[in-house]
Amino acid sequence: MVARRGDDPAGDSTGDGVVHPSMDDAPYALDGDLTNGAPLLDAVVPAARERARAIPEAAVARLAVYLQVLSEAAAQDTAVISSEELAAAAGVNSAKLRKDLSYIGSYGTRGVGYDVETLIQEIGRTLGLTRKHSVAVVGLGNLGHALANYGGFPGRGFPVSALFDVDPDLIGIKLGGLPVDHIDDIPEVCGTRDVTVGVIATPPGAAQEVCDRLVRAGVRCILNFAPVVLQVPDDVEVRKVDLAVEMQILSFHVARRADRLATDGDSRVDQAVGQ
Amino acid sequence: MVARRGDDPAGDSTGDGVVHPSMDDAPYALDGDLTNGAPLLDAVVPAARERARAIPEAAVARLAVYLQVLSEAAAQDTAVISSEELAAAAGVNSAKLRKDLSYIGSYGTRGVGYDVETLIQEIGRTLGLTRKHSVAVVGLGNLGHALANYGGFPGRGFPVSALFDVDPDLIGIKLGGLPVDHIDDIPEVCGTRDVTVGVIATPPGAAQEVCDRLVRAGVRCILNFAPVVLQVPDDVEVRKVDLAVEMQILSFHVARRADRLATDGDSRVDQAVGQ
DNA sequence: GCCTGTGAACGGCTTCACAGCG
DNA sequence: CGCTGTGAAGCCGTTCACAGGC
Repeated sequence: MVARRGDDPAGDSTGDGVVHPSMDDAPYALDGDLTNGAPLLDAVVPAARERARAIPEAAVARLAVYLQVLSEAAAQDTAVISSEELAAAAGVNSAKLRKDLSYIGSYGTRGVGYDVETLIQEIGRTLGLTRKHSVAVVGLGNLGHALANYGGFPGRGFPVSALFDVDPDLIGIKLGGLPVDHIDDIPEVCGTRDVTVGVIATPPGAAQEVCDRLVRAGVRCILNFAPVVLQVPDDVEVRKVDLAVEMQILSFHVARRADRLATDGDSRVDQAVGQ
Repeated sequence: MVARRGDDPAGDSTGDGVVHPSMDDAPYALDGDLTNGAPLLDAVVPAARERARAIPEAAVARLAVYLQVLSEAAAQDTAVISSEELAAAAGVNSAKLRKDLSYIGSYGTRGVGYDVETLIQEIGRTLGLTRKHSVAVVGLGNLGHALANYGGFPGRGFPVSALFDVDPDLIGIKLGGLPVDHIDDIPEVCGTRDVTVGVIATPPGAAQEVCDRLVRAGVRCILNFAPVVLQVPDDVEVRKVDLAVEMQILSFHVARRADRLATDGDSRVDQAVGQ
C-alpha cells in the first residue's frame, strides 16, 4: 500500500497490501526507454543491471514473500525447488510465481527447478537488500517499544539505529541498546546515522508533524503505523500499516460470509475462489 | 493482503493491505492486496441486500480509510464534504473516491457533496461494523503485549476478549484487564466468548499450529503478524501483516530511486508517477 | 453552475497454454 | 518427459468524461 499525494493507499495490503496493501500505481520501469531509442545500455554498462525493468508493484510484494519461504527452505537444506513447490508454500499458483520470477531474470533450470541459493541472491539483489538500511523508530509507546526491541528487523538487513520520542521520561534512557533522542534532534541524528527509513509509531495527532520532520531530514521512505493518511512530497514513499483498517477488512468478509449463508438458503455450495 | 490457499498475498498490500500489502496480498498494504474472493454469483437471489454486490477488494480497503478520515471530519463538526475534499484527505483522486462510494449506494447530493454522518453510517454498515467482533490475541511477546494493551482496537468495535500464550509465567496473569489463557484452552475460551477474529503474534515456528487451533475452534478470520504463509481452508480469511515484507518493499523503492539517479546521469528530471 | 454517479475506454495484472530447453 | 519461461488472451480495477440532479 503506497500512499502518496493524490494517489492511493492500501494496498494492500496490502495487502495490499497492504496491503495493506497494496496495489497501486504505475509499474516501475528503469526507463531509459521512451526518451531514447534504448538499445544502448546493457552492452555498455557493466552488463548493466538490466534487472528492475518494469516489475509490477504487486509482484514486488510477492517477491518478498518468496524470499521468506526460500530462506526457510535453505535452512532445511533444500537445494533445489520447483515452481510448483515454491508456489504452494507461498500461497500462490505456479503460473504467477514463474511470471514473477521471470521479471527478475531467468535463473531456473528447465526440467529441474530453481536453485534456492541463487534465487535468494537474485531476489535480494532486486529488492535492494545488498545495501543496509538504517531505520529510525519514532514514538515509543507500546508498539514503538515492540518495534525497537525487534533489534534489527526480522529478515535481517534493517538495523534500527535511532529512536525518538517527546516524553522527557524516555529521552536518554536506552531501549534495546539504543538511546532515545528527542524528536527535535531528528535532523542531526538521522544525518549522522544515515537513516534511510523512518517508522512512525506515534499517536495519530503527532504523525504528520513527525513525518514532516523526517522528510525534512532527508528520509525518503516511511512506514506509518499511525491511523492517519500522511501528506508527503511525490518523491517520498509511504507505506501504511493500519490495524483498524485490517480489522475492518476482515469484518467485511465476515459480514459477506454471513450474508451469503443467509441468502443462499438454497442449494449452491460455496465453490468460490479456488485459484 | 489476502492469502488463502492457492491465491495471493500482499497486497496491499494491499494490499496491500497488507494490503498488504500491500500491501497485498498485500501489503501490508500490507499488502498488496488485491485478490477478489467474490466471483459472479448473486443475480438470482431475491433482491437480497443488493449491497455487497461485488465490491472490489481494493475498494474495501479504501473504504476503511475513508471512514477514518470521515470520523476526523465529524469530530471537527464538518457536516458535509465534497468528493474532492474527501479524496485529498484520503490520498486518492476524486474519481476513484466517487467510484468507490458508488459501490455502496448513492448517498451524495449532486451539486453539494456527501453528508458526513450518513457516509459514516453507510460505510460502517458495508464493512459489517454493526456487529461487534470479539478478538483473540495469541502470542504475548513484545508485539502481542502492544496489541493487547490497545484495549479495544483503535476504531472501536473490535474488543480484545481473549489472550493466549504458552509461557507458564504468563498464564493466569492479567494484561489490560484480561487473563492470559493457555493455547490448549483456545477451543473452550473462543467458544464461550464468541471470538470471530484471531490475531497471531507468535514466533514464526508456532504460527501454523496456532492457526490450525483457531480454525478448529471455529475462527474464520485471522490477522497474521508472523512472517509465515499460513495454510488454511478456503473458507478462512487470512490477512498478513509482515514488517519484514514492508521494509523490503520500501527497500526496493530506495534501490530503484538510486538506480534512477545513477543511470539518469543526464538531463531529464524525474517527472515520474504524478498522481 | 456545481458536484455526484456511472458507462465506456484504458491499462495493468493474472491466467492460459505452449514453445523451448535440459 | 518435466519444468521453466513467456507471448497472448482475459479479467479486473482505474481513469475518463459526461449525463443527471440539485
